[in-house]
Amino acid sequence: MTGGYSITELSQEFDVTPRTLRFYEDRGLLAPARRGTTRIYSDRDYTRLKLTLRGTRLGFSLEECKEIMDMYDPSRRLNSRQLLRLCAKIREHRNALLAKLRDIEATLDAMDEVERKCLDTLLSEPA
Amino acid sequence: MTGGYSITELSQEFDVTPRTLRFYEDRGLLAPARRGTTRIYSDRDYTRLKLTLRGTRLGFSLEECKEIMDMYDPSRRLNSRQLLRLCAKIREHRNALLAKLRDIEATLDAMDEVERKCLDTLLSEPA
DNA sequence: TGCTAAGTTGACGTTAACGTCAACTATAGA
DNA sequence: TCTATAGTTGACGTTAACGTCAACTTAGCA
Repeated sequence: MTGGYSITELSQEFDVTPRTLRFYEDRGLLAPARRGTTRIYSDRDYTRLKLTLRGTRLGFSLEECKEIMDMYDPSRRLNSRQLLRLCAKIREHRNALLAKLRDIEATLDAMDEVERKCLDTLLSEPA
Repeated sequence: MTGGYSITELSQEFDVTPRTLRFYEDRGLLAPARRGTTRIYSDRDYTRLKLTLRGTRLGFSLEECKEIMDMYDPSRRLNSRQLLRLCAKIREHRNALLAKLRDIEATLDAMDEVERKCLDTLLSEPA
């Protein structure tokens, strides 16, 4: 336990604005406790925020991030049917990620080639 | 040479709407020739579209895609200063891609663990 | 207890990336 | 030559993901 984070603490930690954290709460991605009216973010909020930002960096929508995190949530007890559905979802998400991975590798390869040509030209040129 | 693609041919090939292609042209990503008023897309347009879609899938903006493609354009002759700038840009983009790659790997690892727990629970349960 | 800094809730604004008409125009085949 | 089909140009609409006030309220501390 950390005693919780204030909204500015958490926003500075992840380099986002407080507005973003309130917006994420509005969309159901975060669910901070309250002391009076003031928000107190838990470790759970911390990791959900981390996952959310990781997801958006990869081009997933907030809605998709929420869906994934809600399914993966370890605090929920799932029955067999739900567990099977979760496994299916995982495969789906994994495939999406692997597709992105291939996109990245293709781009990296292309960049390597451009760089090589670039250096070749530089080295074969007069000073 | 392929003789060029019509707007619907190209849009169907990549599963986007004609509107998207016109929009990309407006933003300087594509530059189709014209027969009368009708657009004719070249192989260059084809590959620029492919790269654009690949970029957006990875979360890059159209502006970033354009910047990268314009720099990498092999039809331009660059002097040493420009070549060095290009090399620097390549390193920059490569770092961005490697960061995304790490994000993906972290997510894949997390998903593997959830799946493992998921299967464990399923297998240890009564029918 | 009074003040400053931090936090809160609306409400409206903004930007990117298209979608969706509407109103023409051009082109190819019968 | 006529007509159906594909294409064109505006212009306005939409959605996601926040930004930006404004107007209060709260909380810690000298």
